Amino acid sequence: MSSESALVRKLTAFSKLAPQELKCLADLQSQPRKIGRQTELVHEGQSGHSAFILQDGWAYCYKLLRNGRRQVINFPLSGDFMGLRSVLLRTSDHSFATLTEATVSEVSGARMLEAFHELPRLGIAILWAASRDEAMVVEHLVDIGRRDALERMAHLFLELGKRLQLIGYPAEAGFECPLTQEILADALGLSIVHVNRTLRQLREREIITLKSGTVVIHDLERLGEVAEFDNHYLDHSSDPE
Amino acid sequence: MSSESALVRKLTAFSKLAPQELKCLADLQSQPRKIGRQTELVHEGQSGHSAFILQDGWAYCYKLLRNGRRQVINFPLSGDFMGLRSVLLRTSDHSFATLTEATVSEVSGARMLEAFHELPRLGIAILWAASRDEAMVVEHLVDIGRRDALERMAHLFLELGKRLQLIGYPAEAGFECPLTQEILADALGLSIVHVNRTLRQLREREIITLKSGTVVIHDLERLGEVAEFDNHYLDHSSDPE
DNA sequence: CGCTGGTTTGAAGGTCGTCAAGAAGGGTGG
DNA sequence: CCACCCTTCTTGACGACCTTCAAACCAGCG
Repeated sequence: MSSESALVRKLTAFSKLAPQELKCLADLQSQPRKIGRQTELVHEGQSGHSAFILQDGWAYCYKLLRNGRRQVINFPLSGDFMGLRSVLLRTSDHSFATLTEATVSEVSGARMLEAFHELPRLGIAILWAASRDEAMVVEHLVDIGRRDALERMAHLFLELGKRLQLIGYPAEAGFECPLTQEILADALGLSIVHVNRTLRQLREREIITLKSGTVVIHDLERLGEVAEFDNHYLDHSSDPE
Repeated sequence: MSSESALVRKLTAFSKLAPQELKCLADLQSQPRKIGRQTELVHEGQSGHSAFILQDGWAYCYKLLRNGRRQVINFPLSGDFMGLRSVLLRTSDHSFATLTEATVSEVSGARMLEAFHELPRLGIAILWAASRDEAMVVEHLVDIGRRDALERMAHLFLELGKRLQLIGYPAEAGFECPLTQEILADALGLSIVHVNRTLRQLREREIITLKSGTVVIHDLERLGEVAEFDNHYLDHSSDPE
């Protein structure tokens, strides 16, 4: 068992955790489970389900519309919760599924609430992390509502890169990224064809290249300019105490 | 002092509150303050700010881009928190302002966290409410990403109507709604001109009419069809205990 | 009565979606 | 090792939705 899970590393950025709190976290993550690729964990509308902590691999949260359209809400990375919010609501407001093979820890809703009661300080830390995720969804909303395809795409890759770096992956010059153009389209509110055209633009302008599951960043500075990136919504490393 | 604030009414839908918890809520809302129209309460990037409980009037949460573009995140109504999430993050990830005259209760971040520590059950209830708000933001994201102008507009008005009903306003046949076409545009990710055309469509199809600050619903059923409305993300009235 | 903020409308153009079809990979089985 | 399949990617043509620009209109208000 690794003494430092991705989740623990993330939460310690918020506040130093007491031994008891660390033990509780270890407990919640004691039974990691391997999940195959393209597997749905929770379906929208499902009730009484668990929350999941993603340990490794790629996943995505999404909603489906009647006519088959799909919107991807976000891409959780190692150490991120999935369905935490839905534990409080009676039913899940969205679905989530794995993209690649992944390992996750399942935490029942009841167990989750119990932990919140017993260790409120830990609860606050987890909610701090959840707040950051929420801020990302808001940023995503702005992206889709008020930025064009090129800006959106640039923003997504920049954000993914930064987040990967925050959890310890060296992503300065590029990173592995198993997102197909189809799922990119559903994340960015575009058509597959237009995603393709936009990626070509980014490639031709020598900003980034996405090829066979790998993003290569050619020009980080221009990427940031195109994306109008403002990373203060990701970077809250301060300890408020 | 009204014995039943909008917030209290909302939270009791989640679970029965103990006298101590009710007292704390009354305490948090003991100093309501009147704010003029078009007044910014918190600006994006501001730190060390408070959370606000909206008691009355209309407000909106938004983000600004460098080139002046704006995206409205949501419209809080009576009993809703503003900036609750930002209390946990070091700085606010978005701005919010009043639209009409409004009365709000300001709660300092420290006081808020204190209340969470002292009365965790109350904290959970507040977070339940926050989760519902978050689900609305997600729905908004889907709206902008995967629905066309007519569907988005229909969805927004239907959602506002339902929410107003949930807090006790009779909005079945219509409701007061001080949203200008400009702010509708920024909420829906459209241009002002297109908002105008879309409203005309809704009017000509005799679905809804927005005129001089009032929405009149002509055909609720067709409104729901156009919006593909699925209200289970608003309607979590169950008591989990 | 003129100003201001909001609404309405037309015309022109751009971004993006749809349709369609071919190319390129990656995996499987013969 | 190659043939075959399937998924994913790529590209062109065309059209729709939506934006921008511009101007007129309307209502409230000093």
